[in-house]
Formats: sequence, structure tokens, C-alpha cells
Amino acid sequence: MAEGKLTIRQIAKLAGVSRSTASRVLNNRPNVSPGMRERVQKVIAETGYVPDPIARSLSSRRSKIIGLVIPLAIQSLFEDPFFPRLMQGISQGCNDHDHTLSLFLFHSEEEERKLYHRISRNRLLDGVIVTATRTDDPLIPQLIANRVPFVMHGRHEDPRVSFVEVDNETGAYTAVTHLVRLGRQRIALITGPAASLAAEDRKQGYLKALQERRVRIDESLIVQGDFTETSGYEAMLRLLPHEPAAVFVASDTMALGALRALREAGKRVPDEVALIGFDDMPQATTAHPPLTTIRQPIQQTGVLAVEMLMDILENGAEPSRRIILPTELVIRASCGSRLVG
Amino acid sequence: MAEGKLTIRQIAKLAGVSRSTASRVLNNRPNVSPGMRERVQKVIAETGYVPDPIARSLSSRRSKIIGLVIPLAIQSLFEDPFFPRLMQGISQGCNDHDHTLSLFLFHSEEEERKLYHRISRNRLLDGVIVTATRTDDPLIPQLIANRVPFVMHGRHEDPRVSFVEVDNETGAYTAVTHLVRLGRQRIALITGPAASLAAEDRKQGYLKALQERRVRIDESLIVQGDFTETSGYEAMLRLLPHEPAAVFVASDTMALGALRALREAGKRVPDEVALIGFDDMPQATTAHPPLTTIRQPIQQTGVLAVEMLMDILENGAEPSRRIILPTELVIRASCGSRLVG
DNA sequence: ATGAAAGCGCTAACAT
DNA sequence: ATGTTAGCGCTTTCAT
Repeated sequence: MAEGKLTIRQIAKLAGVSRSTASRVLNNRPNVSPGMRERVQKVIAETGYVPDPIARSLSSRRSKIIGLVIPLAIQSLFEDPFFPRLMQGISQGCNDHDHTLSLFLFHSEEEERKLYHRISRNRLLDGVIVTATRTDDPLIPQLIANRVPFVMHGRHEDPRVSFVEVDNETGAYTAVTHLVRLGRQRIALITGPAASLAAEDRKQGYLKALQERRVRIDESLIVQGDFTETSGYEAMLRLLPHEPAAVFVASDTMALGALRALREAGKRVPDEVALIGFDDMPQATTAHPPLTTIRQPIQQTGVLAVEMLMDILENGAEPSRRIILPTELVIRASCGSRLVG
Repeated sequence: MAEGKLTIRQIAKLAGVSRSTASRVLNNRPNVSPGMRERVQKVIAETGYVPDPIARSLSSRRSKIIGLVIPLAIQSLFEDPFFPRLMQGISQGCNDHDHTLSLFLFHSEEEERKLYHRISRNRLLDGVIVTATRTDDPLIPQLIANRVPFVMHGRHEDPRVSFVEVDNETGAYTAVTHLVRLGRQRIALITGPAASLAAEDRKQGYLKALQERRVRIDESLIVQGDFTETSGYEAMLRLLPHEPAAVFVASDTMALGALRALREAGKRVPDEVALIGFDDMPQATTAHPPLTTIRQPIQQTGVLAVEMLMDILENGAEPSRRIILPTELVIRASCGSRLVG
């Protein structure tokens, strides 16, 4: 079976056609007679031939590889269950569209700088998906300057940037409104890092919900975390002296931390303090008590990010695209009511 | 600055040398006079030229891309904090060795089959890292048959397979011995899936520790989980009627589930039931009570897997390599003693 | 030490 | 509908 290396030349020879014809059937292109097509396909099947993607890339100028870049600035979050979900979605999108996924993580600023340069100037990647990062992450302008097609996962303020995100503000608004309707006073907020637009949007949703209900904003009821469990724990500790009756926590992971602080302080949830998280991670279900939360379709955002990128690859980056997906309130025990608000 | 597309030809022209010379300095090869070398380097720096990796790959037959394959069989575990850690290690290894990492996940058996075929026959990847999977995963023989250099993360029984793993048996042995020394009777085991060699090795360690102390093995104290939190919970539920005084749980994630079952059953940990997990995940520290566990150097195994693969790439796959890393007992509150056994 | 030239395996424009 | 041919951008003999 293995007569010489298996190249399109071999296939063409074995099928008794020219390389172009072999190439045509390989790429499912028209202008091949049914008989020829079948003959070539038979040879391909028999030999198990797979065209060399490198050679293909060189001549077609499309590598069919896209990069997923997770900047250093948010790598502390990489252990959050959020990422596996996102990666599953992105991987699925890639597989669906017959592309290979490359993953870029960094372990020092120097490494990041070096790879940012490569990613933007290299022609290895057809396009890039960048996860939400500091708004001033230098990768974004670099990608734009070098005309590398890319999509952000999470919104970005530059109007030229295409992104897919989730309606964080409305999600947070829904959560807080739910707490208000349940009659909770003194609703606190554990927010995410200041540099995160998602965190910022969730904070806006919180503020909007309270303002709409004419509730005075109490700054001492707003503390900042960084999306990690520990930061949720510490934030709750700082909140405790101010006696919140409810807390909207900007991520489930932080909510788990808050829950831990509450348990150690002997506070009953939801009786004394009601809690609502954000994300709807698997752990939300098994938490004690189970966490009411705002579900966001993470995996789907991954699939859509790939789809958006494919669209850009085919039709150009302009005009920029935006997709904003809705969230959903999932009521469990931690908010003190199974009533839908 | 941008006169024509930036190719090695341009660089050579700008530096006033031939392409060969430009190529030599690009690849840090000898036989270039210092003066020439400097001139070329200057041009490269000024233009920000990055050689096209695709063209490079085609002519050098080395893509500098390695694949990380996570088979469908274990994708339910992909949300375990284990994976981000592993991926960070592997990514670090790749960056250190100037290689790109591609990630392969699957979402159906058909997709897996198709991609297995490509991965093995494609010359896109220089090599592959495969995470521990079913012992009969068809990928392994396919990679061998097609002479694709690869390394397994987790041991494999085929003697031709190179792998890096952790000393699971000794780790488990240490954990159980610790429980014995603390005077616990009726030490139970929550094990991982039968198809997992790591789970099997941990079970062997459990058995060995008990046998060595002449403790009778009680089959009703051995229940199987699948490494997920829920399975740990359910396993503990099944264990409860048999009144174990201690449980060695084959992963921290399952231990968290066991802890939940224990809490709901009103059992005090460690007073009534002592617990030791495996992995030393971040959650082990913040669990209630904090989890005594067997720490395994996950990230390091990732780095080493890449290093082993690089070695194979340079020096051939034979003889097969094996690295087995030691584990470490980390004593916290859940085992009922801070005494080192 | 340097350069000329032959590929690497494929796609795509062009010719038939 | 099919075949011929010229690259894609680089590495790598082989001359010099």
C-alpha cells in the first residue's frame, strides 16, 4: 500500500488522473466528471491519504488554524470552571468548521510580549479569539495594526472590535431586582476586578436595579473581588460588619467563597443573608445551600465566537460584528425564595 | 518600511546578502561572518520581520506544533481543576521550546474517529501528548502504526509507550497508612473509574497499605466513582450504611462530594469520619474542614511531558521513556490529625 | 564564508 | 472536463 510517500502526485498516478483533478476532488470542487471523481475517491479511501496541511496552507494562504489567546492579565482565572466550558465551545466551533485550535497561554510578561508579536506578524494563524482582558491590553491594537482577523470574547470599547458577549448588565439587574422583590433591604455587591468590563457591566446592572427602586446606594455595601474564591471569601468578611441582608456576587466562584465566610461567621443562608451568584457553574447546584444564580451560555458563546471569526475570514472584518446573548435567572435556595420574581 | 511583502527575499535584499545567508542568521547557524550577521539582524529588527512558519515547516519538515489530545472517554473530567493545571504546564513547556500547542477535544465519537485519523496521518503535528484515557483507546495503536511521536500523560501498559506519570500507588499507600497510624478502623475507599490506570494504581496502594498491616479487606468498603463531584457524593452515600471510620478518596473533587454527603448526613469530619483526598487542588484548602490530601505535581508533569516529547523528536522514540514523579502527603484537618505519621 | 538552485506538497491560473 | 505549469516562502544541498 505504501509505494513511496503518499502525496497528491501518488494519488493522481494511482487514479490515473492529473494532480489538478486529484486536487479538485480533494477539495470538493466542480468540473470533475462523476467517474473520475469516484475513482480518485476510491484511491483516497484505500490508501488513507490525508493531504499535507502545511503544503496546502502554503499555497492557499489559509492555515485553517485559529488561535485562542488568554492574556496573562487574566490567567489567575484560568482555573475557574468558566474556561473549560469556553474552550469546549470554541473547540466545537473549530471542529465544525474544520479548523485546528491553538492555545496561547503565557507565563511571564516577556513571554507574552514575544508571543504577541509573533501572533500578530506570523501568518501561522488565520485568525484569533481573544478572551476578555484589561481594556488596554496591547494585543488588541497590535492585531488591528497588522490586520489579523480577530474576535473578542467579551465586549471591547473600540468600535472596530468584533465580539460576542453576554448581557451582563441585564443579568445583574435581574438578580438584584429579584432580591428587591423578595423584600430584602441592604443589598450588597461583591464585584469583579475594576479592569473587567464584564464586572463593570454587572455593577451597572446592580446600580440600575437599586436606583430604579429608589434605593439609596450605600458605598460600604459594595466591595471588590477579583473573581477568585478567596477574593469572594475576603469580600464577604469585609461586608459582614455592615450587615447586608442580601448579596449579589458577580461570579459563582466568588459566591462560593462568600458562602464559606458566611458559614464560618455562623450566618444562615438565605435566612439571614440571601445570595445570588453569576455564571451557573456545576458547583452552584451542589453548594450548600444551592446557589441561585444568573446562567450565561458560556459554551455557546465559544461556538459563536468561532462562527463570527469564520464570517470575518470569509467576508472581511468590516463592519464590526457584535453578538450579545441573554442570561437567565436560575432560582435555587440561596436567595430565600423559589418564587419567580 | 513596507516595501513589498516582508519575505526572506526582502530581508536579504535590504541587507545586501543572499537568501541563504539571511536564512543562516535567522536560524542562528554558523558560517556567517560577524559583520554580515549583524547587518541582517539589524534589518530584521528594523522591519519586525517574522519568518513564515508555514513555509518554514514545508521545507524543514518540522511544524513546531504539538498536539494535546484529550479523548472523549475522559472529557467529563475536563471541568476538573486538574486540566487547567496540566494545560498550563504543557503550554509552558511548549513556550520554553518554541513550539505551538494545539488542542484537540471531541464532541462525538464520529468526530473523534475522524480527527484521530487526521492526527495520525497528517503531518501537521510534530508530535502529540495524549492524556490518560481508556487503556484500549484506539488512538494509541494508530499513533504507533503511523510512527507519530507521542507521549502519554499517565502510564500505559504497552512497553513501546513513553509516558510521564505520578506514583499513584505510593501516594495512595501513604494516605491509607497515615489513616491506619491514626488508629482508624474500617478504612473505606472511593475509587475512580475502572478503566483508569491511575485509579487502579491508587486502589492497589490502598490494598497494599491494609494488607501490610494485616487488615482484612472489606469489599463493602470499596465503592467506585468516576472522579466527578457527584460520583463522590453518591459513593459516600452508599458507604454510609457500612459505617466507615475513614475514607481515602481517589480525587479531591470526589472528596468534596463525599464531604457534602457527610455534611448532609450530619456526620462530623474528622471526628466521626476521617477523609483523605488526592491531587491537592486549591479547593482542598478552602473545604470545610480543609482536606488532607496527596499532592501531585500536575503542572510539572505537563512541562516534563513536553520535554520528553522534545527528546523523542530529536533522538527517536526508542527506547521508550518513563518518568514517575513522587507525591506528597499534605496534612490538613480532614484526617483528624496534624501529626505527621 | 557566501551564493545559486533545487525542492517541500499543494493550489490555482491558465491552456486545452 | 482535464492537464500543464507557475508559484507559495523557506531550508538545504551543492558549488564556489
